[in-house]
Amino acid sequence: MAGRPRASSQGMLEEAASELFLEQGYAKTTIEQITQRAGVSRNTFFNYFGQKSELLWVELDASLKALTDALGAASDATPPLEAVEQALLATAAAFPAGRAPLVLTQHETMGIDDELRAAGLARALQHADAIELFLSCRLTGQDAALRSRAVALAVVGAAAAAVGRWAADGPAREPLADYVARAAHPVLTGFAIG
Amino acid sequence: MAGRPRASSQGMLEEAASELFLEQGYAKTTIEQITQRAGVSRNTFFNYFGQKSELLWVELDASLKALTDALGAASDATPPLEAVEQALLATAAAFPAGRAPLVLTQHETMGIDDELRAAGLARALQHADAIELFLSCRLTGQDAALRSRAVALAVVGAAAAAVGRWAADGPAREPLADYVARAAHPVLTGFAIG
DNA sequence: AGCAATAAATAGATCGCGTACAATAATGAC
DNA sequence: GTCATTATTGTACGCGATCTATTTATTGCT
Repeated sequence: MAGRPRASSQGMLEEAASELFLEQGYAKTTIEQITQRAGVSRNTFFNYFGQKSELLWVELDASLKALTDALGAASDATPPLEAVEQALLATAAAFPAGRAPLVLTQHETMGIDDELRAAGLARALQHADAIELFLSCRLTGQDAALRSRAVALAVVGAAAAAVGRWAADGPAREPLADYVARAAHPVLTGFAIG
Repeated sequence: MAGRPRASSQGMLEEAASELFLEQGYAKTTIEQITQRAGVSRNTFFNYFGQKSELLWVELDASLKALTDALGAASDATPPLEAVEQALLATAAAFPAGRAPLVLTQHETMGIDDELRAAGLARALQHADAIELFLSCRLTGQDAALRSRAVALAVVGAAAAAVGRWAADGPAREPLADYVARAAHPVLTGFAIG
C-alpha cells in the first residue's frame, strides 16, 4: 500500500535554493529556477514546501520540534518558568557555535526583506504557542491566561534577540545557549517574582 | 507647487475594505473589489497602501508613531527601562476600552491566517526597533547591544499578549493600559535587577 | 505474470498580488 | 495662456500560489 516513492528529495531543493539565493538574492530567484536546478518540475516544489519562504526556515522548524519535546519531557516537580528556561537552553544547545543557518548570516547578500522577516516571525510565534500551551496547563491563579501568553511571547522575543546577536557576532562567538541564557533569564525571573 | 489634489481618500478604501472583509473574509476579497466599491481604479490602491495587508494594521501604524513620540519626549533623568514602560502605557492609553481594532475582534469572521498574523508581527517588530533604538543610546556596559534588543523584543511580546487578551475579553474589559502594565512590568523589572 | 490500489510527479490552466511604464487630468505658479 | 507638479488611470507583465487532470512508479493480491 505504498505508492510511488519520493524521487526528488527535499534536500536537493533546499540546496539548489541556497545556491541561487546566494548567487542572485532571494527576491530575484524564482521557484522555476529552483526546480530547474534541482531537476524537477515546478509543481513538485509545492509537494515539499507550502511557500517559497519556507526554504529559509527549515532549521527553525527543527528547533520547534526540539522545543516541544523538551517541554514535554519536563518533570512536574520543576517550577513551570524554570522548565521553560531549561527547555529553551536545551533547544539552543542544538546550534553549535561554528555553524549558523544561512538565512541569519547571509541575509545581507540574499536581500532579505520584510516578507522574509515576517516569515521568520511566524516561526517564532509557533515557538511561543508551544510555550504558552505548556504554561497554561501549569500556571494557576487569576490572570493565568494573560501571564501564560505574556511569558511565552516575551521569552521568545528575548530568545530571538539572542539568536540575532549570536549570528551577527561571527563564527568566533560563544555557543548560542549562552546568549539565550543572558537574554531570557531576566524575563523569567521578572515573571517569577512579579 | 501643489499638483492635482487627492480625490479618493484613504479612508474610503479602508471602509470599503472593512465591509468586504466582514462580508466574505480577507482572503476572498480582492483588491479590485475594494477599489470598485470605493469608486476608484485598481492602481489607485497602491498609491495609498503598499500591500493589501496594510489595510488591517492602520491603527497599529498610528500607535508606532505615538510610541516613538513618547520615547522621544522621555526625560533624561528617568531610568531607561522606566521610560520604556511609561511610553508603552502612554501609547496603550490611546486605545479606549470600548473600541478595539476590527482585525483583533473580528479575525475569526475575517478568516485571518498566517499571512495576516505575520503582517501584524512585522508591525510589532517596528515597535521593537523603536524601543531598541532608544535603549541602545541609554544603556551602557557590556552586552548593551544584546540587552537592548532583548528588552525591546521581550517587552513588545508581552505587550502583544496584552493586546490579544484585551481584545478577546470583549467590550466590557478594562482599558488596554491595565493589561499592558500587568504583562510588561515583570519583563522590565526582570531586566532592571538582572 | 497480471491487476487493482496507492501515491508521487507532471502538465496545463487560472487567479490575484504587486510592479513598471506611459498617458491623462487637475491644480498652482508664472 | 504655458509650465511644472501631482493624482489618477490604462495596459501589460512577472511570479507566487491553487486547482484539476493525467501520467508514472511502486506495493500487495490473485
